Amino acid sequence: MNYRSIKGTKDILPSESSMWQFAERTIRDVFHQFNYKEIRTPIFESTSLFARSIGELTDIVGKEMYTFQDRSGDSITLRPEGTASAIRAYIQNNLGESLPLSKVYYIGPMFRQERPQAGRLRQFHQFGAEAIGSPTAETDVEIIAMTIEIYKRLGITSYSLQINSVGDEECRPKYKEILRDELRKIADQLSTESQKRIDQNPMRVLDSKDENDQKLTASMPLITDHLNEECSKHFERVKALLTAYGIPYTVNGRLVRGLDYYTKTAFEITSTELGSQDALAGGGRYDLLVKELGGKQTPSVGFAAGMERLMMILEKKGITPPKQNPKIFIAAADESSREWVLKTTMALRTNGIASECDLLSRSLKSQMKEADRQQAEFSLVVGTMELESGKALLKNLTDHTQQEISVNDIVGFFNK
RNA sequence: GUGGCCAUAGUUCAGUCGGUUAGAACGCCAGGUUGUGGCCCUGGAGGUCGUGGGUUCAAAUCCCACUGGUCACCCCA
Repeated sequence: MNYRSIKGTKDILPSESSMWQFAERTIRDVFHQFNYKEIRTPIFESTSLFARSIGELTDIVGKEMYTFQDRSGDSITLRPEGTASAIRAYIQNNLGESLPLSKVYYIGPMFRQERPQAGRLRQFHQFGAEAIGSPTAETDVEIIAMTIEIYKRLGITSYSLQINSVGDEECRPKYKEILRDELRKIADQLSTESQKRIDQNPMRVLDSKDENDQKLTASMPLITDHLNEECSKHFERVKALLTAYGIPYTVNGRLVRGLDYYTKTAFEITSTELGSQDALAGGGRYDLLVKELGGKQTPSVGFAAGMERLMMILEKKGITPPKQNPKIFIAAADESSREWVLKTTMALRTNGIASECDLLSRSLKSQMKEADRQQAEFSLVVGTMELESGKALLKNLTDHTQQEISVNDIVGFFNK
């Protein structure tokens, strides 16, 4: 085998694509019902856009981006997530000037150069949405409710929602200092990873998977106890609305998102049906990002979710997409009838009826086998005899019944 | 980036203590008295045993390296 797809990339084969289309269709339906409109941005942007928005110190920017120089020497990066591009487009196209609130969604490939494992690829696919221009808790909850609705709509029940508030530019720095002081007292007992984070991102230490770290930090102060009045009120409102909407959640004061731009609400949806990479979706509020990227102060909320992880669950649950099988397979009983079969198949197709016939000059038996393999609903055998009499037997391949139909009005028969 | 496990037909796998023509199932192709699929029967095609070294009279089998896959860590969707 000479060529293989690049490590961490995968082909979505014809046998799988109908499942993807089924999921994508459902996702788009939900987005449209919540009145979010699609935004399609380029899959590469200036490296600095991502560095600025996601955060220089995050793992994504620090070691996972696909970055290269184009021929003019500009530094280009394949998008590692969708929000930065959406916000860039929002600012560049002055979307905020014509509407107070922009509700957009996206769906497409993202790129991160990590070691592949279950539920993690280097080219993977995300869908997500952004509500740009609203400070209200109602908007946070709309985003969360919409995310949940997508999974419900797809028949997935094995998920749980965790929420937190990560504060704002006023209360978070204060809390971080308090936490840092606490962490420094036990720094020598923490894992090396956590020790490194004390200075740069102390809240990550609380989110550590290391059991010993968890024990050591069990009684540490949580951000939820150090929110200022505005953040606290916002958080209470989010919780009250979730309850009002009947959406179960748990508050996890240790939840931190991997991107720097989040403020106030952060949430994550995890599934027990996945492996170690169990996050189905994550999101939250980012009130400072638009301004950070050169726009006006524009409070916003959004989320992103992984397609591959969703597909893993759909497959595991045995959820099957609608079949894309032909309505009818027309078989030629002899050589002289082949041209008629081709013409008629073509006529059915151009009249909106999915149909198939043999292109390989195969025997009648092989053609029938093919009709079966394609799971065609009907088969029709046509030879000189049928063309002379104008009548042929239409066979229902599911219940094995047959009926005589007029050969010259097949299109009419299926279109009625 | 680090570590564990794995690599034999298209696919899933078997292959004894190293031993001579490397097997099965499914899939694919062709037939089963000359015009009807699914089940069944018969036959057929299809493998540099991941690659390169080494040990040996002899390697799919033992050893080493590399490549790829996979799972986990890290991190995240």
